[in-house]
Amino acid sequence: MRTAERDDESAATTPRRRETRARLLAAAFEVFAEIGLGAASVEQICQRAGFTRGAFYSNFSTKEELFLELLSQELRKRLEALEAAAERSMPELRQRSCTLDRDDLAAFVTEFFADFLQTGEEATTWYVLETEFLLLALRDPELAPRHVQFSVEVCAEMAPVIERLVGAAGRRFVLPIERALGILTDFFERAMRATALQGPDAPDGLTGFGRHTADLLFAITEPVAASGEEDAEQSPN
Amino acid sequence: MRTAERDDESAATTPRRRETRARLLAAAFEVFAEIGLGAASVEQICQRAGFTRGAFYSNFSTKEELFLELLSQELRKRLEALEAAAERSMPELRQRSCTLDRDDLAAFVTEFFADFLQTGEEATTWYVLETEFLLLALRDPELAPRHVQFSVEVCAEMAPVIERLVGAAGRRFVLPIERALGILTDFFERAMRATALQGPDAPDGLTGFGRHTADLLFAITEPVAASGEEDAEQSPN
DNA sequence: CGGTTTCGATACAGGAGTGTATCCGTTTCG
DNA sequence: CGAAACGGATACACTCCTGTATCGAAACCG
Repeated sequence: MRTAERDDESAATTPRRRETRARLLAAAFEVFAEIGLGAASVEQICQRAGFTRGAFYSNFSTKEELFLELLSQELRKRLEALEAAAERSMPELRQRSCTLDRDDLAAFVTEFFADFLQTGEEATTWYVLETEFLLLALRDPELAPRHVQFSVEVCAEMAPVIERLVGAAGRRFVLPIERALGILTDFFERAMRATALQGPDAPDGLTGFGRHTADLLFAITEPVAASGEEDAEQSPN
Repeated sequence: MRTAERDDESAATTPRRRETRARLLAAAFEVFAEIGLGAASVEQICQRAGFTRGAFYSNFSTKEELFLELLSQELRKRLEALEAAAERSMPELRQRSCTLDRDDLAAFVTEFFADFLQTGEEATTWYVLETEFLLLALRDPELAPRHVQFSVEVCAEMAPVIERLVGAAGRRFVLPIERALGILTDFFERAMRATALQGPDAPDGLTGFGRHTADLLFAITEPVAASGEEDAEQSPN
């Protein structure tokens, strides 16, 4: 009875099984990115992974189940990459915080995200997958709350990281962090979209994002140490 | 030879053919919205429209071709709806422009977009289709420039409308209109997403959009008649 | 070491969709 | 009115995918 074993969540899976799942997930990542969840067949995924469908149905019950698992796995990776990038750039930021003008900040943001994204390839793929998830949730009422929860979690995990970065720059938000994060992620999404559609040198791409974000940050944060230096809060781009 | 007639673009199509195309497009609109471009089969579309595949292949060569035609048709409708809504609300806006504070503007924006969107149902569907198009373009390098061009055109058509609205409110943008429109559409997309995922009363939905947009507009526009009244440009939300 | 699980491969029996070639009722127009 | 073109239906010959039932090798365990 193959189907009964799905219900023990915390079972200690054997190394072989883990490896199989991992390879299936990796293959699915590629196939979904290339042709989409709807167009991808279980067959194709297995083929790419070097398995037959037997392996698939022994590990997942549907394509969608696999997709959701893939999604949360990749999300975790991304969040860890963000935290790592923040960790890496914190010293420099703290050191330069007192002399940081608008242009410096723009350059810094650009550099930070270039670091975070590392291989633009993979970042683009992740963006495609996220969009696919949105689309799935837009259609399936069962999945909609899951997407919302997903976003909330991302926000909750990002908030302290971003706040620490802003803090390291000697500033703090003047509006609720969720709201600020909302705008930031909007900007980021726009940049990802431009990059994915028009290549890495798109006018609205990463460097544009850096400048806009810097403007935004000057507008929605204030210096925390009241040595009133920089406060030309208006006139963004 | 059925396939040869595709190349004369400006041919005067007969009423019957137009009707067939229209029904196929309408059916595709529903099917794509429900299950997605990738998952939809030509068969299903034809079935929904009450035709056989013969009719389809006599009118379109691929599913994607139909999708693109559908898209530009719907886009046109949307832009016209926007202009109509702007026309409708222009008098009231002009009349109240001198006494318009932040809350008034928020209410006005909310009301304006509620009017524009009319049936929330259809607006959501359109949002889904747009997302589908993005996803398609993200994968198909041939289509990517088309998506970009699409956005540029939308921006170009929206710009004068929005500028007239802002003008009617006695204000003008202090940054390039494309940039302002970018942020506005980001906000709008966020609201559409929240509405589509969480229903019309979502916290981040239309009313939230109204407030945020009002804050934004106060920040990125200035009164055009220099009777210096309202200029608490900071502290949004 | 031998018995048991485990887990992926294989075989099977469909189902559904594809694009094309052809057909035939309708419309059009001289 | 009748011939030609139109436009959708039908039939055909595929290809691809699905999910399940069964099998057998490898890993595990006492």
